[in-house]
Amino acid sequence: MPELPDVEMLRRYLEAEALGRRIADVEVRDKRTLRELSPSELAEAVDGKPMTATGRRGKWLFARVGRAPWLVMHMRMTGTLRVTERGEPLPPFTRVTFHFADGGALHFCDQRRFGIIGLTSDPDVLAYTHHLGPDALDPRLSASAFGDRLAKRRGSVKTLLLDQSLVAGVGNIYGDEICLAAGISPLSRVEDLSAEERQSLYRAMRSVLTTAVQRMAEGRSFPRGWIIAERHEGGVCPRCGEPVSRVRLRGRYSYWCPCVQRVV
DNA sequence: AGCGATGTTCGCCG
DNA sequence: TCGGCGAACATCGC
Repeated sequence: MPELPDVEMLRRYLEAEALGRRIADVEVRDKRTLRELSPSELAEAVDGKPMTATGRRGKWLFARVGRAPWLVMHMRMTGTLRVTERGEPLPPFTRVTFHFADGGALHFCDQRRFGIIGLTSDPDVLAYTHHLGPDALDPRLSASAFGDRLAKRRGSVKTLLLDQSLVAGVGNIYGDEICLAAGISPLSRVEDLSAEERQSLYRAMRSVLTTAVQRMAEGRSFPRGWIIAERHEGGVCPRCGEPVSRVRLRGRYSYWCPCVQRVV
């Protein structure tokens, strides 16, 4: 589920289905989801308050309750949200349920239980404590600002794209798509990139993520020419038809095409 | 049985 | 101090 485009879909879902609804009480079915926060602290912060705003930074999702604080959610690998109305059955893997006063409910569902629910006084505070860089689609993040941030770092391009302190929101899947769109191998070292190449990486990042959001993060509607559907054994490059290469980086696989992507 | 999966964090090593 | 790497977290499916 959870890279920037997917989390943006969840934010819109929250905005459409939960905004303005008053939370009557919270049901914590799995305490681990709250980490160090206790169920009573969560209840005290949200009970009786309406959801008044939504937000997102990178892969972090926010929902303001009343005037404060903000509910903070991270989906990690398998987290998702479901809003149900009175009488509907409980969705699978529901870890925490926010019951609305009108009989509906918002469920935080997470098979693998890596996901997190917390509280913060302000999304910027959360971003600071978690060392989050600017959101990858933040309009204020210009090509030159991105290039400057990148120029201060060393390491493989893919590793840097996934580093949430550089920019927040890119994960392993879209990271490969961005590298293909930029025509740069995921193994290239950022310290070897020219200023022009740093700019193509920026343009690729914005274009891939913007397109994914426009297509509702639905893989089926992604453009022909994208590599995401070919990230598997036997996959072929959508541009040249050659088999895709697979390389292990920091314990996870990157898929790329040596014909189309230059090793800098 | 073993491995891999959309994420993050922590410890160790150079 | 930074970057690379592997493990850990929990669970399911091939």
